[in-house]
Amino acid sequence: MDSHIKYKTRQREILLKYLESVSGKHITAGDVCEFFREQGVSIGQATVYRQLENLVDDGVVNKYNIDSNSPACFEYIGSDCHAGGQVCFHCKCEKCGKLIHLHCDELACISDHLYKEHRFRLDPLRTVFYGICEDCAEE
Amino acid sequence: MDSHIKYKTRQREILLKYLESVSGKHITAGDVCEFFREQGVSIGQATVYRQLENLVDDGVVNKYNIDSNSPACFEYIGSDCHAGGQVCFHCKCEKCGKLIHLHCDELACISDHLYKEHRFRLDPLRTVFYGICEDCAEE
DNA sequence: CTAAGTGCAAAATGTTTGCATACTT
DNA sequence: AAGTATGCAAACATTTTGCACTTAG
Repeated sequence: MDSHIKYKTRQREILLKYLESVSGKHITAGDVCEFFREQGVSIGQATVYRQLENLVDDGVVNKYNIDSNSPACFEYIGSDCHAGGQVCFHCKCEKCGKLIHLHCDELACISDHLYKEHRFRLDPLRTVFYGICEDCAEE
Repeated sequence: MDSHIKYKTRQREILLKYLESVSGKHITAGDVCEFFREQGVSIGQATVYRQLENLVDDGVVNKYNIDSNSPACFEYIGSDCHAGGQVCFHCKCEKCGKLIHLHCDELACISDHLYKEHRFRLDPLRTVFYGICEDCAEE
C-alpha cells in the first residue's frame, strides 16, 4: 500500500493521538479544532481537514456522511480494523440530530436477513437508520 | 398519517410532476432549479429546498447523502408503495444504483430489535439500506 | 379571513484553495 | 536543498432563514 503520508509532522501526530484517545466516538473536524483550541494547542483548521482526509485515505479512520448539512464524522479504527470484524451501525435521530452508533453483534440479523431472503449485501458503513431516539420519544 | 402538506400549490405540483418524470434518476436541488430555469418556469430555490424536504417527510421521495460536499440527491418513489398502510423499506445498490422495495413484515425484526434493545424508533420512510444487489454481486 | 406557502437576498455552514512561510528528510 | 506540510484568509458550494408578499382553503 502506498501511504499518503510522507512526513511525520507534529500536527499529524497530535491529531492521530487525539482520535485514538476518543476511539469509539464520532468526531467532526469542528470537534477536533475546538478540542485543540481549548487545550491551547495551535493547529490550523485547514491542516485538520487535510490530515483527516489523509488518515481516511490511509484507512486509519473512517469517514461518515450522515447528512449533507451536518458535518462529516470521523472515527478512529486503527490499522487492523477490518480483520477485527467489529462492524458498527449508525442511528440518526430525526428530531435532535443525535448520532448513535451501535457496535452490536445482534444487528447482524439484519445483514443475514437481507442476504438470505433478498440476496442483498448490506454495507453497514454507509447505511444509516433514521428514526427517533429514546430521549426525544419521551415527549 | 399526518402529512406535512397542507396546501396544494403550483410549485409543489410541478416539482412533483418533474420528479416523477425522471423517476429512477438521482436529482439534486440544483438540477431542479436549473431545469425549471431552462423551461422558463419560475420557482424560487428556497421553495425547491422546502418542498423537497416536505416530499421526503411525506415519504414520496427519498433523499440520499453521498458526500458531505456534494449536494444531496433526491429520487421519486411514489406514494403507492406505502398506500395500504403497508410501509416499505428501500435498498439501494451502490454499484448499479438500483432501488429495491421490500415489504415491511419481512423486516419487522429490524424495527423490533432497534426498539427493544436500543429504544430507537426506526423510521422506515427515511431509512435506506445501502449495499450490493444480487446482480452486481455476480462479478 | 387565516394559515400556509413563496421569493428574494442575506446569512450560515462546512469544506477547500492559493500562496507565502516553515518544517522534514 | 528539495519536497512536503502548515496556516491564514479568502473563496466556495450548498442549504437555511428573515421577512414582506401572495395564495389556497
